[in-house]
Amino acid sequence: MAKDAKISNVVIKRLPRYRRYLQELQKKGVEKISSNEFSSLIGYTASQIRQDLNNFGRFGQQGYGYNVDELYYEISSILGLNQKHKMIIVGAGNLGQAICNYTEYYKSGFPVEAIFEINPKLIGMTISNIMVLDYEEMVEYVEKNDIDIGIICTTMDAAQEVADRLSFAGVKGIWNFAPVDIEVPGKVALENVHLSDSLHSLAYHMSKKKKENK
Amino acid sequence: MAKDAKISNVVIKRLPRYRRYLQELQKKGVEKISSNEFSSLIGYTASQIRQDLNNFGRFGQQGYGYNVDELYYEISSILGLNQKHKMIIVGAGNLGQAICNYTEYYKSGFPVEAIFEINPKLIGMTISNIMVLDYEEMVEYVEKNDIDIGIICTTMDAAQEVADRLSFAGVKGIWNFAPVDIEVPGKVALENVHLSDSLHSLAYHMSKKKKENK
DNA sequence: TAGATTGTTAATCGATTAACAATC
DNA sequence: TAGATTGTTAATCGATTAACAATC
Repeated sequence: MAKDAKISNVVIKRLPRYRRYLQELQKKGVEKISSNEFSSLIGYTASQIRQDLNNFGRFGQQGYGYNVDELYYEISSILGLNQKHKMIIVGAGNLGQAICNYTEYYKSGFPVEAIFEINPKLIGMTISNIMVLDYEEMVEYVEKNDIDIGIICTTMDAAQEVADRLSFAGVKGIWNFAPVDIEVPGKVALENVHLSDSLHSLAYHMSKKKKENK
Repeated sequence: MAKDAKISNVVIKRLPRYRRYLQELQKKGVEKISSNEFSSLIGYTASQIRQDLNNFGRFGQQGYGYNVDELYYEISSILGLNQKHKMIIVGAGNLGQAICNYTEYYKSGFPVEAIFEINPKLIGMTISNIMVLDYEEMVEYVEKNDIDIGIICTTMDAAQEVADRLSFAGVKGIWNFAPVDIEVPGKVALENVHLSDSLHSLAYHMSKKKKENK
């Protein structure tokens, strides 16, 4: 409630990483960590760590550092991970099936409730205990079951139509795996995972290193 | 060969996006595009587009703009997409299987040659015509078959050991899907896809929008 | 209290945008 | 040639790093 400025997206993108390292520290039973120790672990400067955290509050203590458990809790809370996010997947192809299982694995608060498909051959199947339902029923399902997140695992041609329908149905966020940039209303959060873009930037770095070694 | 300064990674990350939009333009039969027209399409400023491209060469023509075909070719070339990149997947779990099929779909120069597994039950199977081989044979296979890219689809515990072995075997790049930060030698390119981080930043934006609407 | 380490302000660095001369 | 639009330099903006006073 106190601090409420617009926080840069580069900061947000670092938060899950902080959280992952704190989780590791917790596992190891580490109780406290200074920004300097954290720096040599995570690879950001101590200054940046302190700056980042101070966007959200004063979590440390002078002369002591940060309490690992507390900071982990705070970051989880900032990210909104202390509440459940019900998800559905659209598209029961290979990627949709994989995400279904993958997020099962990471089901810490992100349950997959159903998968929607347009292909009649797949409708009625179950994938790791998740029902594959008819795409036509999606809007009704989202409304009735308070679905928070729609995961788009369709072809690029279908992606925008699916996004429109998900937004209309009232999801709060869309996780897009289709290799295309989609448009969503301002009230809907959007996160893209462009796997081919990622692979292509890997290819760039590979060919650059190749040249360097010549 | 002319321009050879160190190019910022934020620029590299935009290149695959430029390429995607140029591909779309090609499909539509568009012949030329000005930085201004491109700007309103892709959402970057015209200035940024020109700056970005001029890191690599002079691809435009004053008074005309950019030739779509030519620019598409140039960017593909910069990314190293005009050569084949042989890949293997490590880990035949759900994610490995999905990536296998997915990159099949995007097989434009990135063929998956084999999948490696430690679980004897899976060894010997085929996944969309790709053999699942014994992880113990991986190093030899990479050397003999000139594999360029190793895709890590293992658990986080195994990821670093796999990365070490891939690097030793001589891959040029590693595409890491395990939810952990791995270390690689300087000569190996590394690209991470941290799906859980992506999901968590989506959760942040969702809870932020929720607060705004209150 | 003295030592350590944060929170925060100030300085630097890098990336984006604006402006315009060069040129097709 | 005149108009359009690039390539590139200069100005601005934002993000990172450095420094240090506040404080546990």
